[in-house]
Amino acid sequence: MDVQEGAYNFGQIEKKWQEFWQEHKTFKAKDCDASRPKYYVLDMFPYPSGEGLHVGHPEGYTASDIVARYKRMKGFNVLHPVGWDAFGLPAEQHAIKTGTDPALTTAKNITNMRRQTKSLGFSYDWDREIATTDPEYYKWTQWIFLKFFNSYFDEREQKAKPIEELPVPGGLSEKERHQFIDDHRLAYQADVPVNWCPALGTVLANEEVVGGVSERGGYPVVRRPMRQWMLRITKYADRLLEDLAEVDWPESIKKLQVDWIGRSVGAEVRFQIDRHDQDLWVFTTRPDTLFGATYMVIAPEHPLVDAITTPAQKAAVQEYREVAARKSDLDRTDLAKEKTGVFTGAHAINPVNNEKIPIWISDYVLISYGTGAIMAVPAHDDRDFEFAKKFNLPIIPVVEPPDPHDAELVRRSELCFTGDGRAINSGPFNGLPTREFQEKITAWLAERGQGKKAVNYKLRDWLFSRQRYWGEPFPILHAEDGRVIGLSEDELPLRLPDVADYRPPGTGESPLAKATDWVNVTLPDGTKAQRETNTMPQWAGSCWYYLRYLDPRNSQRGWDPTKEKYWMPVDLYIGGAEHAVLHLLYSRFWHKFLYDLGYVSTKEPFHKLINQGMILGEDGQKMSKSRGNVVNPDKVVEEYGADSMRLYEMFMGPLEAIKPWSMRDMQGVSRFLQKTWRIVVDEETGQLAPAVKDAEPDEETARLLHQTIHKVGSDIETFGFNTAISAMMIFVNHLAKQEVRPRSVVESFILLLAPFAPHIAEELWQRLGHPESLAYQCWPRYEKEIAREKQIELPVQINGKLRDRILVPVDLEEEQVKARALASGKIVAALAGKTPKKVIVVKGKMVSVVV
RNA sequence: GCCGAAGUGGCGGAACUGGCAGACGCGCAGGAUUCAAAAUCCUGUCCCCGCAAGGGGGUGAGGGUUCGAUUCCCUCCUUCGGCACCA
Repeated sequence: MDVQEGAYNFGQIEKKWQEFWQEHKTFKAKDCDASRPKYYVLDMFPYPSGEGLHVGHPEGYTASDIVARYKRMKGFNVLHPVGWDAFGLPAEQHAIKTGTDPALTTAKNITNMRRQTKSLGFSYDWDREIATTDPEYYKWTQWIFLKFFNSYFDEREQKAKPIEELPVPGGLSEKERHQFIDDHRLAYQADVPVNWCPALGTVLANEEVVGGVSERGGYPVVRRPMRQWMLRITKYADRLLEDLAEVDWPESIKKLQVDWIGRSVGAEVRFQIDRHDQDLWVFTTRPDTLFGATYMVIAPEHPLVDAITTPAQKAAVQEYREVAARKSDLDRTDLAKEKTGVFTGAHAINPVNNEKIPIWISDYVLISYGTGAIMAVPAHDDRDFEFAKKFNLPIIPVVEPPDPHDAELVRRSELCFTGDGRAINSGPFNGLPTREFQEKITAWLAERGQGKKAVNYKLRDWLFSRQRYWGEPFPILHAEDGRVIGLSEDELPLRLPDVADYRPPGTGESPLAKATDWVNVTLPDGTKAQRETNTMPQWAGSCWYYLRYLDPRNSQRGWDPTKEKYWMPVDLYIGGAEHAVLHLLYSRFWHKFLYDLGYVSTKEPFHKLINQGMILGEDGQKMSKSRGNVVNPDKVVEEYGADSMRLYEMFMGPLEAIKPWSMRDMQGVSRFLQKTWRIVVDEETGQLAPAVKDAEPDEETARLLHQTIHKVGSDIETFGFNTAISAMMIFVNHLAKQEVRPRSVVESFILLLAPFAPHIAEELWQRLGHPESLAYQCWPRYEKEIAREKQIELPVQINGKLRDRILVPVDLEEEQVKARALASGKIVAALAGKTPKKVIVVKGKMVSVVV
């Protein structure tokens, strides 16, 4: 069968315009153009996987592209770049299995994903494309790492400074001096218990361990101390919290970050250990419950354990420690499990009342938080309560709950109360409300040198090294004499060596350790050194990529400061909520650090953040290969075209909602585009439809057009893309019925459609006689007067029930509206002679009669 | 367990600051066009009673505030996401 001459041939049209945009560099962003306001729209760049794009990617990318195209039409100088977060485990696993260089796998995957991305017609400035695996890119990742290595944190000014400015105490030996400096670097090495995954032959960050097994692969993970590189993100905890006030992010995401940082204010309190000269420091957020402390608990790994354990308890303590050490994180955090612990035989002396209380060890106290020791107040802490019940330890209530019933239960030690109340059993402090007590007692302790105010964070320093091949090498040398030396800038990039075997040696080292030619170097003074063989985690490259887009080909510096000042901050950042904490926290941290050193001009990198929701399979389940419900974007584009795909992704529902895919609904938006096509083009002839004429629009059409202009524009501004599309559908339905479709009206509409379905819009625009691309056409002007309805229908209610509708001129006086409502036949009938008590007229909305 | 988000027709969803619940799309039913089909167009489509006019019910459940509640408040249920002994 012949294809009709003028039918909507999306395949041809999309190819044509994609080539046009590429050839004309239509979307090239112009640096430092002072004549227009700038707008930086950023997508979370994808990992180039072998699977290629899935339909979740184009969701966020379409949304950001609509905004980018809309902003261009509104006169903004738009920066809309794309790139590849290309280091990562899958390519390395593939290399281990097949011996293929991950660089080759990655390049192949990028080629495929670039093709897919281009097929959707996103208005990226492709000249700025980057990949984190490119040595010209990771050169600067290494450069930033060296900045961390060569900086310290000035506590007084609360900012990073060059390490040369670190005040080093006098009288130190050369070795001590080095040690002191190394201990203050923002990138430092530490022996830390890490999550060692034997199956992957690597350590994992806490966040890569989910439920005791590796996030990728699901292999068991155990604790094991190893030398690791750490970044001092904890120094930035307060600033990372405070500056959340500056950004326009979803409240839920901010809250996740706040909780992740987990700042808690309380006191550190000193307990003397009975018959020892050492003290035991604890951290508590409830110093007001000190009188209720009936025992102490220290972590099994606590350094004082050996010193204080009595001979009688030695064996039991020793055994407990060994069992605890063997436990994985999963076992230790399993709440279903009962509390365990062993008495050390030692006692501590409570500074407020000189009571002697027993010291236990238990793994419910973590060595890595606070001081690794607590005072246990079972009456007012759930965990202590549970422990005390199990081991029959005394429970002394010291806070009286406001509720008398609760108060009685607490008095009988039957209820653990963790809220605020009034002090009891607390000597001279009895009767004080919780808050006031906390302040008083903290001051009281401080006066006596028994305590001080303290702040703790759940946030830990960032474990920054991985034992992998496919990551950025650390620009670090370990000299024979133990010195740790950072490479100089002109030695960057330090490239990954070629290796024959990508398998980890299994010693805990990375596969790089086997590249001995690369590892062993001779220093200028003739002594020998070894390269660091760990590599950086995948987060590293994504911590600063938004800066490289500003100046992607600069070989002299990471980015030009003038360009940085012009483009930053990112105005709109769209991506998945799975990065709510880690990526967004890490990159904020790097950004603040770069801000301290003067390399960036804004405190925060991302002003506005939107999370797109996940797209589920047609069965309402998460898409996965094993379920067989994965939708392939290539197929959809082939069958319906990129414009339909884009439109459908936006029409499914609110951007941020989780929603299931539906091929049937996909056809619905495809029909809408075909209808749009037929409004302009005569399918028989391929010429402009005869109904498209140079004519004045009738009043109704003009009104609807302007209402649509308003709706679509404001919906784009508020990311309500689904309702914008619905408004356009209403308009097209109207226009399709008109015998005359004024050219000016059709053109305005095409411009509205352009950000959503750019290929068809460009094609129709051209067919309407415009030789230029519409990418920089002015967004249609909204005329409020034209959009205004002349008559409106008002509902009339009696006692809240709808009884009639009246048609009135839009600006009719209130009294008149009232009169007309009461005069309506149905209302008269419904009132049945009763006199209304009250008549409420809500202007332009409704009339409510109360009887 | 704690924190967060959300529950609206057969389905995806809409409803601005408390003001006509169900826009728009899908599906379905009937009709037009066609030799027939696809495509397209028209009409209908929350539920119940009724031929109709009309009436009653209805936004997870129950209560409250209000002339009026999907929207605000309280209690509860369900689903999804995050955290998981952080003292």
